[in-house]
Amino acid sequence: MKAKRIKTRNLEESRKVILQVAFIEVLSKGFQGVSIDDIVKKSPYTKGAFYHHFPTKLDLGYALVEDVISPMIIERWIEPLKKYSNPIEGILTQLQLLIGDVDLKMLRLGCPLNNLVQEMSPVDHGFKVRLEKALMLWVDQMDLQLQRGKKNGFIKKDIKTQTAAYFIVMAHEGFYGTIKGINEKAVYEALLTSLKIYMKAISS
Amino acid sequence: MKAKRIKTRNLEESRKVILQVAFIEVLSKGFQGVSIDDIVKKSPYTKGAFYHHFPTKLDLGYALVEDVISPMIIERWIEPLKKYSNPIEGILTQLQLLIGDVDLKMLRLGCPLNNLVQEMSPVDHGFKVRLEKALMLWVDQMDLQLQRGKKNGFIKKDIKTQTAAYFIVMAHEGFYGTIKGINEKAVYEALLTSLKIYMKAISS
DNA sequence: TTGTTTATATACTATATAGTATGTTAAATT
DNA sequence: AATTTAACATACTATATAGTATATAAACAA
Repeated sequence: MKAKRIKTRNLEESRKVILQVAFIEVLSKGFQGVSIDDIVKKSPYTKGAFYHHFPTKLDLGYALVEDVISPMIIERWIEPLKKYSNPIEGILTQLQLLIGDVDLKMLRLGCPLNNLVQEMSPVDHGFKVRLEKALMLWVDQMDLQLQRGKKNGFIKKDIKTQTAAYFIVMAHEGFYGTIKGINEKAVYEALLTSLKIYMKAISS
Repeated sequence: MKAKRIKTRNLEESRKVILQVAFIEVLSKGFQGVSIDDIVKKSPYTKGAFYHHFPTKLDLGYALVEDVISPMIIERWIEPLKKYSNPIEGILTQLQLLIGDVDLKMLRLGCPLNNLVQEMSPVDHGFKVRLEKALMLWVDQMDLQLQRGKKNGFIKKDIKTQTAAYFIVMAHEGFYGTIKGINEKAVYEALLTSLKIYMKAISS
């Protein structure tokens, strides 16, 4: 069978490509630190294409939160937990996989969500509402997983799963924030060791 | 006795005033988000005075880290602990005082140090080294306090105080990061409740 | 008192950057 | 096949902003 005809013009495709380029650029330079020209230069398209997709720079930022970062959180930090009857096991495993085993050079860039929260939440309301929604998605989904673990008898009855969910997400963000400032393995070890102590204390 | 002659020109004084104005502006808009003109407009001086003190915008940023933020950390998060024979008590008290009792409107601006780390560490090397130094000052001083607590018998022998110090600072940063995104009391309550669980687990 | 230094002011410049106007051609529609 | 639509390209504009050149006068030294 002949290879599927590759369209030289493809709205969905080019949008994805631009978003992907922008994601990397914003991750490394911050939203305000990156220019449209930067993004265009690193993508196979030109300014015309960019503005065909995104009426303003802010619209690009919003799309990054909604279409790139939010799904990524679910995929990386929530979905994998569903394989474990004890979600706490899953959380510690993902921590090792997504942080412990990752090169410090990568971690130095921080967490895409946390970066944007810090930079843009106080500055632009459109960002604020979308970032809050993304964070709450993370917290809520984490909460659901912990509830499941509680039902399965892995978490003490008197522990509020929502409180624990907030704290776990907070610890993630705290780690990503700190590793950007102190780029050393010791930071990860402190996170893992201490979170294990906390996890053990809430486990039954 | 006559009031001390007030000089209309005073290098130290004007520098302090400019730094204070810049501190607030940067806290609310970010370093890249604030312009020299913004700062000058909100201060009683003009651009000439500004550039007399700070050759470049980066120099202003560096001065903020070294001369404003670092002392503030010591003063707010370390010095108060010295009054307590059990530093863990002190930490929880300061948490209540400096976060729990503070208006959410203020907390929304985040932590001055954390904000700059997130925004500037990956972007500018001069910032990076100064921010790392400030963070390590915090961690090291926290470590010293915990060591004291350990000697006084409040912390388990098998707990590494440095690991705990990293984690406590990380939790602070995580809180400040999260509260910027989710501006709700529940976030603080989760921090306090969960840190208490952790603190209890490392206490003897 | 006079001269020098320096803290502060004013007016200007060069550049980066978000956004626009308009053109071009691949692909869909008829 | 002819026509229309829209995915992209190119060239331009307006503005914000870091930084500079130059002027002025308060404080200080002699």
